[in-house]
Amino acid sequence: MKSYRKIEYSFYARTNVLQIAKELLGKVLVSVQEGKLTSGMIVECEAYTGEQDKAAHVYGGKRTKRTEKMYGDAGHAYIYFCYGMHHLINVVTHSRGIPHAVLLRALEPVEGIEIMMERRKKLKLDYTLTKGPGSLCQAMGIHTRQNGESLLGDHIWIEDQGIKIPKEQIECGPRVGVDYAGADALLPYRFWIKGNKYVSRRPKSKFDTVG
DNA sequence: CGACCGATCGTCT
DNA sequence: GACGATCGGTCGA
Repeated sequence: MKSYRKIEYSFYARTNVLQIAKELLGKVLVSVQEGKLTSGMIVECEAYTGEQDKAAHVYGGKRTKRTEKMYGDAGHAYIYFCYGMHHLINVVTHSRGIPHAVLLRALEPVEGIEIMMERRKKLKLDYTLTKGPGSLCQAMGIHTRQNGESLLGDHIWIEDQGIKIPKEQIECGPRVGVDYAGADALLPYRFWIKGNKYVSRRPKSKFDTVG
């Protein structure tokens, strides 16, 4: 098996979460749970820009038990339970006390596909295996018990496998499922790889462009 | 293929 | 007691 470079602390500890989100496209999320390794290339993600962001859990300085990990240091996972049945994973960025994060929304499977199919109870491989934030967590065995884990450790990390996504292949648009956020629901903070089959939904607008 | 809707439960008010 | 940063099934075109 080849050895790739694990993304280091300095990548996450930067201040521009929109830039970090764009750069995460093409990187590979790796998860080792109960000795089983699975991995997938990040093809879609969303940036959440802190306490001023009406779509973020921490809007208005809402520092609670649930959001506490978002306030922690960069390079950790913020994992929460949603809609009574799904686990969603965010990458925490910026610095302690500044709750920025990137929600991972879709992966293109790379390693451990049979393990992912088993967890997802799929008999046939199709694009729904790791499409959508809840689906990808289920496929990778990611659970709220890993909330707050370091992304520099041995269970969940992100690798640079040398895949470079050209700027013209990156599209952006409004974030999904945040209609309650008023004007902030329209901000183009969702990024995806153009045409990738694992992206969780078709673009809402043909006017989407990378700024 | 799009619109709709029920499932399901931890967290916060 | 209400409400989700969702998913998968169903229905109709």
